[in-house]
Amino acid sequence: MRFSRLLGRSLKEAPSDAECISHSYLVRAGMIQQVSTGVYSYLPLGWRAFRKIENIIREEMDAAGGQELMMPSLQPMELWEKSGRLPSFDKTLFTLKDRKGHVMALGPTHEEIITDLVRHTVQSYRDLPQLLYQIQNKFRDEPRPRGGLLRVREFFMKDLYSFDADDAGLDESYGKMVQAYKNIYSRCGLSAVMVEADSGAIGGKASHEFMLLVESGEDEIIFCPACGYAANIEKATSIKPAGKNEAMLAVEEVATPGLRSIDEVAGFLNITTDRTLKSVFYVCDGQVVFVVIRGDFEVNETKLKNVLKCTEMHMATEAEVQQTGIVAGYASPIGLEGIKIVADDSVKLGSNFVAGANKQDTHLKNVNFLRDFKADMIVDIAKARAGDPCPRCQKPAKTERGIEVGHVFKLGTFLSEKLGAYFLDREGNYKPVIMGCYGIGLGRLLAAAIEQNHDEKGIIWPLPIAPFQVYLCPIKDDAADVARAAEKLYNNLTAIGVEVLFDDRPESPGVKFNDADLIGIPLRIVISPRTLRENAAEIKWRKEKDSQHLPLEGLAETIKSILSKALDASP
RNA sequence: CGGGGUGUAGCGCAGCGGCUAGCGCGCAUGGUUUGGGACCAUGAAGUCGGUGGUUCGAAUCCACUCACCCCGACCA
Repeated sequence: MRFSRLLGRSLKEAPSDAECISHSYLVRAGMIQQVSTGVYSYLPLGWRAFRKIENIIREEMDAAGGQELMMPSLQPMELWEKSGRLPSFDKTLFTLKDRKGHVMALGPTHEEIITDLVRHTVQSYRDLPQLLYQIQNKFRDEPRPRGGLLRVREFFMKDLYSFDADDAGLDESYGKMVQAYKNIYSRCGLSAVMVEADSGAIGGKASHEFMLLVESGEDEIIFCPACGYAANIEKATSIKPAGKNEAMLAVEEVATPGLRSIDEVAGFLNITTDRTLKSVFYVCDGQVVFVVIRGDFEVNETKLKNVLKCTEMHMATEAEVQQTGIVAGYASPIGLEGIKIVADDSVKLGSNFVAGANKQDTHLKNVNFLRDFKADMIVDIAKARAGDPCPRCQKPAKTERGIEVGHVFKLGTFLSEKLGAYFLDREGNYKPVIMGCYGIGLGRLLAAAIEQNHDEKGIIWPLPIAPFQVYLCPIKDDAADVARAAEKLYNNLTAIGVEVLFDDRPESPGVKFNDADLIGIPLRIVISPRTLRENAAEIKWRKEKDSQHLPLEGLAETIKSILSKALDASP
C-alpha cells in the first residue's frame, strides 16, 4: 500500500474526548472515527488490524471444530419473551418497530436465535455435539459507552455456542474453547490471564473471563501468586481474618454526635474498623434490603444480587431509606422488623461490635450476632481484599486491573428448555440440549492490545495483528537513486507476500518517522542517500531502540525470513 | 436516571453585547528545505449545534431543545 493513497491522516493533537491511550492513538493514527456515542467507523488501517485478529480467531475456531454461520441482527421480540431473559437485558436492548408496528430487537447476542435454529436442526444425540459460531456485529444500548473501542454500543463479537448431549460433553467443549482462547491471545502476541467470573446477565453455571492486564483496565481481579488462583473481583473470595473473640458484654449506648461513617466512629472510639458493623441498604426489585457487614469490609454488589436472585438492584436513595424508618448514618439491624436482613458471614468473626443504634447521634457498643440481632440470610457478600489469605492456599492474595477480552460460560439447559431445543438420546429419552457460549469482543481486543503495547510515541503492534508488517520509508526521495531503490524493494517485498506500507509521500524525515512510530508498524526500513552509499538499508524494530544496516542485495528475502522468524518466536 | 461540563473551519482552541469572527495544526498553489513533527509567500474553507425570545444590534444575554464528554448509578 502506498501511503500517499491511504485514506486517513495522522493527527498531532488527540481528540479532546479521548481519555485512554488506545482511543487517542486509534484516532490520531487515523484508524477509527466516532460516528455517535459508542459507535465507530473503522478506517482502512484500523480495519486491517481488525481483520488480522478476526482471521486468527476464525482459524482457531475452525481448528477446534467450530462451524461458522451467520445470523440476523434483526430479531423478533417473541424469542426474547420465550427465553425469559428480557428483564435482565431490559434497557440495554435496542428495539425498533417495523412498518406494521411489530417490535423487533437488534441482537445484543445470539443465544436465542441459535437455540431456535438448533431446535429445528438437531433431533438426535447423533446430531451432537455441535460447535457453531459467528463473527458479527451486536448491539447493546450501554448506559455509558467509554474508552473509544473499549466499550461501545455496536460492536463485533465472535460468539461460539456449544451443544452437547451430556455434562461430560459440555466439559469437553468448554475445555476445547478454553484452549482455543489461549491459542488466540498468544497468536495475537498478547498475554491474557484466565480468571473465574460471575456469569451476569447471560446466566448459567461455571464461567471464566480472559483478561489483559493493564493498569487502565476497568475490571479488578484478585489473584494468588503462590497457587495461581485468579478471579474477577465480582466473584473472588478471600479468607476473612477473624476478629477478637471476647466474652460478650452488655449492650450500652454511646453518644456519637455527627459521626456517621465507619471511619469517623472507629476513630472517635479509638478502635479498629473490624470492631464495627456497617449497615448498607439496597433496593432489590422494589424491596428494601438491609445489609450488614463487618466494618472493615465492602459489600460486593454482584454477590449480593446473586444471593437475592433479583434482576434489578440499586443502592437505596436517601428517601427510600427514610421511608423504612431507618436513621441514616446510625442504622442498626438491632430491633429491626419488617425488613429483610442480609448479613455477611464476617459478622460472626468477632464480638462486642459497635453498631448503629437506630437513633440520631448514637451508636451501640458490645453488639453480638445472634444474641442482639438475627439475619434472614448469612452469606458471603464481601469484596475480596488484596492481602487477605487466598481461599485455596492461604497465602496472601494480590490484586491487578485488567480488560475483559473474552468470556466463556457453561449455560446448561435453561435456554434449551425455555426455547424447546430437545433431542432424543440413545435410550429414546427426550432431553434438553446442554449449552455453552464463548465470546470475544474483537474491537475491544484491538483496543486492549494497544493499551498493553504502546509508548509515548504511539502504538507498538504485535507483529501478528499489525495492519502492515513493514513500514518502508525512503528519505530524500527526490534523489533518483533513493526513489528507484525504494520502489524496487517495495515491489520485491510485495511480490513475495510481505505486507508493506510504503511511505512514498514527499514529507520530511521527521514527519515520516513520527507517523511510523504513531502507527506502530513493527518493522521499519529506511532507504536514504546515506544508506545507499553502503548499498544498504536501515532496519529497525518499532519495539526496539537500535537499528542495523542490511545489504540491499536480496533484501526482500532477508526481510521475509526475519519476519517469519519473528512470527514463530512470538509468544 | 442523578450531578457536572462542552458545542465557533477537517482537528485543537480563542473571542463572551458593537457592526467585514480569529489563532495554531491540517488543506491548496509556488518556491527554498530534507535522518526525528522545516521555512517563506499566496490562497480556499465557518447556517458560531438548533429553535424561539430580549435588543437599534446576539457567537456573545435568556428560555427551550439536540448532540457530545466526564463522574456516579448501571452494564459483556
